Order: sequence, then structure tokens, then C-alpha cells
Amino acid sequence: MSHHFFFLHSSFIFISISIRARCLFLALFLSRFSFLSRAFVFTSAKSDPNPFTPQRGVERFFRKAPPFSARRASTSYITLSEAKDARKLPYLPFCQTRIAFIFFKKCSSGRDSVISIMGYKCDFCCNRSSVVYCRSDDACLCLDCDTSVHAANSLSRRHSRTLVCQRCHAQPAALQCIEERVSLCQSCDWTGHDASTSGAAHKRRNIKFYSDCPSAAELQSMWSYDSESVSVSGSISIGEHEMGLMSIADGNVKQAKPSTTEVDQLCNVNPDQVWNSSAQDLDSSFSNASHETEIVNTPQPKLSFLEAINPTGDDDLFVDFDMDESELNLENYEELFRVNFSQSEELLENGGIDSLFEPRNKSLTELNCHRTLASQKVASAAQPGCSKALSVDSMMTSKTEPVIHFKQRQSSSTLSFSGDGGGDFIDCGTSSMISLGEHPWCPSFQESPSPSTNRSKAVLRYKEKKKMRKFEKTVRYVSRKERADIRKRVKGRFVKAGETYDYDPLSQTKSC
DNA sequence: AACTCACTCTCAACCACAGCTCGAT
DNA sequence: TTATCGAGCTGTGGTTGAGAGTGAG
Repeated sequence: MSHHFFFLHSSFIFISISIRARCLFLALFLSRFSFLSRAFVFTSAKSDPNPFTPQRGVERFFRKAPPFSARRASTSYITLSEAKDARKLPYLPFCQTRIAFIFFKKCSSGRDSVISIMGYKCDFCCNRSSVVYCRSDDACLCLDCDTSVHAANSLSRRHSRTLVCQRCHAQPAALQCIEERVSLCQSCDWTGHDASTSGAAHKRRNIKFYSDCPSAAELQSMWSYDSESVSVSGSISIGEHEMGLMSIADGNVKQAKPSTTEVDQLCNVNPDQVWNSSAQDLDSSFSNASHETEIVNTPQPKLSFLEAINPTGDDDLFVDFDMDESELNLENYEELFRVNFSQSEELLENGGIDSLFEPRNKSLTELNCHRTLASQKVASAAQPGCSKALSVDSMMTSKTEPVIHFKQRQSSSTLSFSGDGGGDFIDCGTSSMISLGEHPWCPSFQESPSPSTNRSKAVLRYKEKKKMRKFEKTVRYVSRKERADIRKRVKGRFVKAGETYDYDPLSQTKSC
């Protein structure tokens, strides 16, 4: 989701050109991201009372530009009706630039999932609100899915997660504002706690990433808005070096047992009622858990877990905590992902998916150099006798995706387009592995896997992702389907209204 | 081993038309 | 920069037929 960073800083990059040119330029650039299934751009005039008006030129571009429409049948554009619905979406942190974006990607259920700054649905179920950001999966998940996915095996437990920013609902939260009782990403923190605003004096504290499958009480202790360890406002560095990757074993939180029963632990307290708990039950269970288990020693009073993640009391969020539909166990996970557990263990032996993250502090020159080497690999892969693994590796590293290098916000953002200009490529499901440079929230984090290990992880991840792909038919225009469903036919073909027909879907009868 | 035949399976094409797109103004 | 108009385009599902695949003779 590092592209969110790009969205936020578009105004800095295109400050000197018109909105339309900005949109077209962005469209050209963003159309190279093959993990996007749909995209749309909104702009508005300063005098326009409606903040988001569909930008026709960009819409047309997405529809007709070869990288987006011709290469992948699943890629399309948002409809006007959808755009109208999008107008209901809230104003964005960068609305002063009068430009907004909606981007979609295919989620595991086969439906399009909004992943833009406006998107806040769970990337996995596409249904509930996202609460947790998983860096390893690069996904925003609801608590249900977070639990189900990350409790599946020892590999997934190592994924580092944190809260999703409660302001933009897109980036991982880096800190909590004690006064406002919200978790914020760094960008939203900058926006809301600018030195020129009253929020500059707000007390904030860092949010640590966690791994494993913490219990409800442990999550509560991590996310409660207690005043302990609050760092006074000012320049807050939230790089993961500073933050550290918090394991549940760290600090004052007891280490969770690495077993599949940790799914139960998340809901904890009463395993018999875990999956039938209502939102309120769950909330109370969380609260009870903190008292009964006495896992942590953080001072009272605290907000309950649900209060912590939903201080505004949004009912929608509580709806999303309906656990009735959850069927979370290891077998289910394997079925969902079609991943053999032994494969996952093999993956674990190689260091886990986390190791897929390349060192983030490469310079632009290094990245371009890397691309050059990758291109050489492609050339060599064409030679007879080259290993299959090599070809996959080449594909991983040298796809015709743009290589972007983001600098810190304080300096002017820069980017580089080093793609080859739009040569054909095959979407092998590896799109999300493109190198997007630094995340703003982890500017110089390194997990330092060896290149060969890294490649094997990438291959495994690619295979895993490929197995997850679904090719079910999706209906984009329900109204057209409804109309087709009632249309009379002759030998399956539509006939004009009033003409004789041999098949009526409504009555299942023939007229002749 | 090569060929023919029957059968099964897959998939593009066809149709009308409401709704959408997009250039022109 | 936005709004409007109208010609042209798109997508929807059941049936069909062409072509591919398979196994028996």
C-alpha cells in the first residue's frame, strides 16, 4: 500500500501544472500498477460545492490505455453511478489539492476491494471495516480476518501488524493521540498536529508493531489510551528502527503460546462462546479478560479495546465484529488459501514472508542498477538451460513496473519512471511485489535476508498467491444483469420486444 | 502405430437495449 | 472550467456450433 504515500504527496509533485494534466500524468503513472483492478480519479473546481467530480479525461485514459484495459481483462474503470456514490465519501486529508483517488484491487473473495485512501474495508473479506494493518501481507484486515489469517500457522504469526490509521483508514497507524483518542499514521499526524494548529500540543505516543497472535487483553494493553509512556509532541520519529518490531514477548506483555488455539485466545475468556459472541459480548469479554488474566500491569483507567479502536462509537464498526460467520481453524485456512501446511513450514524455514521486504534505503541509483541487473537476468533466462527458478526470479525483479523512490515528506517528493514505456507483459500475479521504494512509515527498515533466500521466498509467495487467484465471473453492472435476466430469447439470443420468443426467463414458457 | 469415429467438453458468437462514454459545443 | 447533447459503445445471459480432447475399435 505504499502507493498511498504517493497519493498524499501528489500536490507536492504536480504543484505547478493544471489539475487535468496532473490527473493524466498520475493516470499514466498509476496505470502501470498491475495489482490495481480499477481506478478512478476525482477533481473539483474551487467553486464546486461538490468536492468530487469525475474527471473525464482520466476516466477515459484508464479505459483505453493499453496498460490498463487491453492487458488485463479484469481491469476496468469505475462507472458514473459508482462515482456518484463515491461523492458521499468523506473529505480527504489532501482535499486542499482538489484531487482525490479511488483505487480497487481484487481481493481474495474475487470482488473488487477499495484500497485507496478512501478505502477502509478489510482486504480479505471485503466486508468488515479494517482495523489492523499487516505489513507482511500489505493488507488492511478486520479483526476476524487478522485472527484467522495470522493464527493459521507459525509463519503467518510472524507477520508484523499494527492498527490502521483511524483518519485515513489506509495506512498503518504509527502513533496514538492521547487527547483525541485516535490512532494516526504519520501523514495524518502531520496534518492534524501541525505546528500551526492547536493540535500541535497534543500528547502522542508511538504504536508498536506486534506479531504472533496476542490475546484480547494483550491487544487492549497495547492499544489502550493510557498516559503511560507518552511522548510529548514534537518531532516524532516512527521509523521501525525506533519503534522496533514488537513481539508479544517484549515488554510487559506475556508471550503468547504459538499454537493454533490462539484464535481462541484472541477472543479469550470463554472458548465455548467465542464464535457466537455479539459485538457487545466481545467487548465485555475483552474487558473481563484484562481483569481476569492480569497479564499486564498498565495503570487504570483504560478505555476498553473497542473504545480504543473506535472512540467515536461508530455502530458500523460494531457490526463488523459479528463473529458468527467466522470459521477459523487451520484446516479452513488451508482450504481458503489452498496452501499445504507443509509448504508453509517450508516457507517458514526460509525466513518467512517478512523477509520478502527488500531493504528500503536503497537510493534511486541503486534501484535503477538493480533493474538493469534484472533485465540482464531476463535476457539470460531466455537462454536454453536456464532454471525455472531463475525465470521466476527475473519476473519478480524486472517486470515492467515503474521503480519509484520516495523521499521523506520534508523534502520535495521525487519519483522516477524507469519502465520501458509499455511493452506487453504477462500478469502472473506478482504485481504486488513490485518495488515501491520506501514506505513513509518504515523509511529505513531492513530485514537483511540474503538475495538467494529472498528469491526463494518470493517464488513461494508468488506460488501461494497464484493458488489464491480466482476466476469467477463477476457482474459489474447489476442493472444490466437484471435486465438480461428478464429478456425474452430465441435460441438463447435476445429478441426485440413484442416479437415471438421461445424462452421467457420469467415464466419459463415458450410463446410459439 | 496410425487412423477413424463417436462422444464429451470448452468457449466464442449471437441477439436487444438500457445505460454509459466521450467528442463537440 | 463546467454543462449539455447526441452518436456510438458496452455489458448482460441462454443457446448454438465449431473446434479440441479423449477413448474405443
